[in-house]
Amino acid sequence: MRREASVLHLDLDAFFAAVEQRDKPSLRGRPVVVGGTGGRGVVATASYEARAYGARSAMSTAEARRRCPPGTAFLGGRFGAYRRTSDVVMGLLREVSPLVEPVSIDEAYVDLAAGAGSDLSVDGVTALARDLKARIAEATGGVTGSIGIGSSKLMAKIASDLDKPDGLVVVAPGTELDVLHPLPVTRLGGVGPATAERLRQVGVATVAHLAAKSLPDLVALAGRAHGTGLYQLARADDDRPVVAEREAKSVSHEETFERDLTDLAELNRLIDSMATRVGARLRSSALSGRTVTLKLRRYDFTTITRSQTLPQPTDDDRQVATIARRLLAEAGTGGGLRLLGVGVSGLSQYAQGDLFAVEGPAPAQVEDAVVEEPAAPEPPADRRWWPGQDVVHDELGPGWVWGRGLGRVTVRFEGPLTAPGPVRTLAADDPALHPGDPPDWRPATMGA
DNA sequence: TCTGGGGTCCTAGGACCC
DNA sequence: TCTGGGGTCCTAGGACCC
Repeated sequence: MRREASVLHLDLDAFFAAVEQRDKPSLRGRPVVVGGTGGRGVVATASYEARAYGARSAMSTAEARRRCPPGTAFLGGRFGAYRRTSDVVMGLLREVSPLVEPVSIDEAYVDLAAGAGSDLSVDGVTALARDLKARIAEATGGVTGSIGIGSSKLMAKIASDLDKPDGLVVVAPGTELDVLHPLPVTRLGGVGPATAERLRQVGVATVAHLAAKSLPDLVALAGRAHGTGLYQLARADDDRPVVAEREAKSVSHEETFERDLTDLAELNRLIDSMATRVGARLRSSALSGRTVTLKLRRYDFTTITRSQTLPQPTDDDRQVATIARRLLAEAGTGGGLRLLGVGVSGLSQYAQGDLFAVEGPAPAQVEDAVVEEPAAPEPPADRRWWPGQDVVHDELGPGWVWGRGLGRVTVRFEGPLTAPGPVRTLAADDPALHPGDPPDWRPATMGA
């Protein structure tokens, strides 16, 4: 804990849904749910309008559909658009201080003490945060964020959660326990359903209750590391530094299928395509890893992992796929699989090419590495389109997909800088309709 | 039509080593 | 014929986060 409130936490409000409402004027003020839109999808983000009907993150999309009224937009994610908007926000944070720790695409810590000449008084950081919020909303086309500032990461994060959305809370140094102790323990990071239930059984519901427990009691309850962490957090004892760069520890790709799969040949093809994606990501980051992990989830949701560690790190698609295929053959597909995943961990920053340069090329591997994935068979026309997707029509201009089916696709022609636009239903194989890029939300005079 | 996808960290047992 | 004691690596699973 620091003597000054110099840790800032920013959390963008209902971020994915906010970007959708910015880019799709007809959805502003209306319930929007972003996430998986298939039968087994879950909600990633619900707009505040959708939350009013009970839609929540991590809820199955089917449940959200039951709760929300007709006309609610259920959209798949446009991660390119979210990434571009996030990059703009992270850039603004780095203007405040060079020490910025992105936690996720919509969340970051900023160490204000690392910024040059910052006034770290409560009034000073409050003014800084007000200005920052205004600049974020202006630069993102109206996406808002909630800011918390305190004497540690713990207090900053707690504070940003106290007044959502579009909030600003500064916890004055010395008042940490006044803020913390009345809160439910579930507001502490690291207290999920399992820990909360165990704490409840010993009469702990609030942080004040937690602070009354002894260290040995908490270690017995939650294990050494977690128990010690809880003991300290309950006292606002938190010295975790803001860390700008964190090295990746693993790279993985997994997929839940629309229906359970049993056919080994089909599953092996899926392993190959996942290994290709993982290998490409490893190579693009100049990483290799020694441990290949296969994850599978059976029809009954039981989940297992099987792994093998190699003597040398790899970033090779074929090698990853071969190991994962063998792990699957050993684990078996009995009863059907609803999910498969392929991952590589034990990473080192070590370019495979360097190894070849020293030891001479391994021809088979070099050839495999440049083999292109065979082109996927063209999907049926209406499967090309998904809800929320950016499209452009040769005559009607840019728009986005509302829905599809029965050989037709419904498109609303509008963009972030237009008024709500008209809806047209087109043939799904209309040759004038094409996938589009995320629209620019900035007026042309400001440039991109 | 229950339950995504990307991760991180921790624990625990067995193998192995000195 | 009675049982060491660390330390590290590997594997598997679980809790948790956004």
